[in-house]
Amino acid sequence: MAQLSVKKVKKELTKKMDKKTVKTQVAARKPLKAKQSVEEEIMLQPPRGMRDLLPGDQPYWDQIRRVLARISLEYGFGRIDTPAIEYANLFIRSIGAGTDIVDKEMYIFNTKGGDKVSLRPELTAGIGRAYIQHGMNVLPKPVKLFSTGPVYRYDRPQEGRYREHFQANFDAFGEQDPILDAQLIQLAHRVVTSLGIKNIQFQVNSIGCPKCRKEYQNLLVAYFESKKQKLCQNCKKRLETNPMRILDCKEDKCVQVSTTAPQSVDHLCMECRVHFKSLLEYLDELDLPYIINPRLVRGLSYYTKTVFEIWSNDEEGKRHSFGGGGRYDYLMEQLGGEHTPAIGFGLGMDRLVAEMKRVHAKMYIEPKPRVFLAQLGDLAKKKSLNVFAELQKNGILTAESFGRGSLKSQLRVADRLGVEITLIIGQKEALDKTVIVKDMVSGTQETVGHDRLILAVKKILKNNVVISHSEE
RNA sequence: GCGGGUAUCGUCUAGCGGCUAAGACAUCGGUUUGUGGUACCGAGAAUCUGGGUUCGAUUCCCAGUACUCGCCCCA
Repeated sequence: MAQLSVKKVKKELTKKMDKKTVKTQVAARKPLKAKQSVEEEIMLQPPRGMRDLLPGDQPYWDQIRRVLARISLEYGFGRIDTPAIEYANLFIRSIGAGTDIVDKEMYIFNTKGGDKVSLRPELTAGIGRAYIQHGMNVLPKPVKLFSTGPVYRYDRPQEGRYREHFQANFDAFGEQDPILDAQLIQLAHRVVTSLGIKNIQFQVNSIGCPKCRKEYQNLLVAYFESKKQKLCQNCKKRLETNPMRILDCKEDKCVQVSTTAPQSVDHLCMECRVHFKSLLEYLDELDLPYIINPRLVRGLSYYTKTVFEIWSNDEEGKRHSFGGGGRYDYLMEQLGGEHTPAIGFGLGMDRLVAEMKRVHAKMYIEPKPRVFLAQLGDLAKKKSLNVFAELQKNGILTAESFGRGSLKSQLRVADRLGVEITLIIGQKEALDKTVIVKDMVSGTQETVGHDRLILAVKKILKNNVVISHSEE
């Protein structure tokens, strides 16, 4: 929790020394204390916004991975992993200068070799780069790629927000048909509902293609220009840099102004209009819960036509965002590839975990050891490692506490772990090549030879399973 | 980047301007020699850092830092 203070270090050190040396050592350390700089201290916590995923949380993550693996298979997505570090330009050019992600949230640094690189703030750019680099355009379309991994954004941590977080990303390249847009939204829905998350809602919008968007943006700028006085400071700047994001502003006065602003859906070109209309028809057909949000813009500038986000509403009416995405029909050529219409979305795995916890989602439970191996004496200790390995080979998960000496304390641990069987090897058993098999439920035990051990253990475990089933 | 709240053993909490900072859970050890659950005994373990007020600060004040919540933004 708190950083390791000098005082604590000293205390820690003196504790381990014998009494005589304490005084001199402490005296010797004193001058060091003043000179010790912050850099030399070991912080007992990771940098801000980083955190550990402890064993207790792993079942949630495993569950998500399992669901993702299954659904990506079902929908024909092949897994791809790209580096966490790419050339900074890849992101600057794709996500776009003027976006918050690029302007203030990217981890950018120079390598010793002088390359300007960046920790990835999202997955799509790297995947697009790999698509081009490896000539995936020769594959039958659409090329569907799935990826998960950490992404990094240097912003201020708060609930559900970390500087290192994990995203799952689905991208489909080379198909412009809106049915793919619908399929991806369906896929996202499948993932989220499979995790036991309820009250899901999609927000969808179309922000047009570069052609119609340009006309629309002119209209929008003209409109906001006329109401400039009523906008917040930020939005006044956005008017120059990224006018569409004014629609996204949460400031009351800006919301006021933008309710009557021209909406992108009303100014789409024929092609974009048809695309959006078809998408909505597909969504209706799929009976997916969505609403059209004409103010949905998204923070990455490579999007065209369809954009969407996934929300869930909790009992208090608070909305939780799990992810979003959209179409990016011009990104591939922007990155130097051939024209390739594409669509993708990302899910925040951390937020899925949080939501699963919140709704107490059922999940796969890790198998726990049902057998404990106890040993007594030096000879038995030596033998026990082999017995342990033998049990693993036969698929029997076994716990142990080899470091402990007394049988009593080992049995206590066995009990705490809730195992059904404890195997005991003592001096006598080690010599006889036998093991005591103790049934922890009934308390009865028998001595069996090594050759019969696996059988004896399996028999008891099998019987117990039957019992627990009949109890249900 | 801006605002609010918080900071005591590993965890959760108590406490008071004053003697040795209390408890619970957890951990480790023990309650005689090779047998668990309960019980009993014991051990280790904390006042975020730096200033100030004061005879004296864990307590009050200020700053820093961290955490946290909200804004911005996003997943």
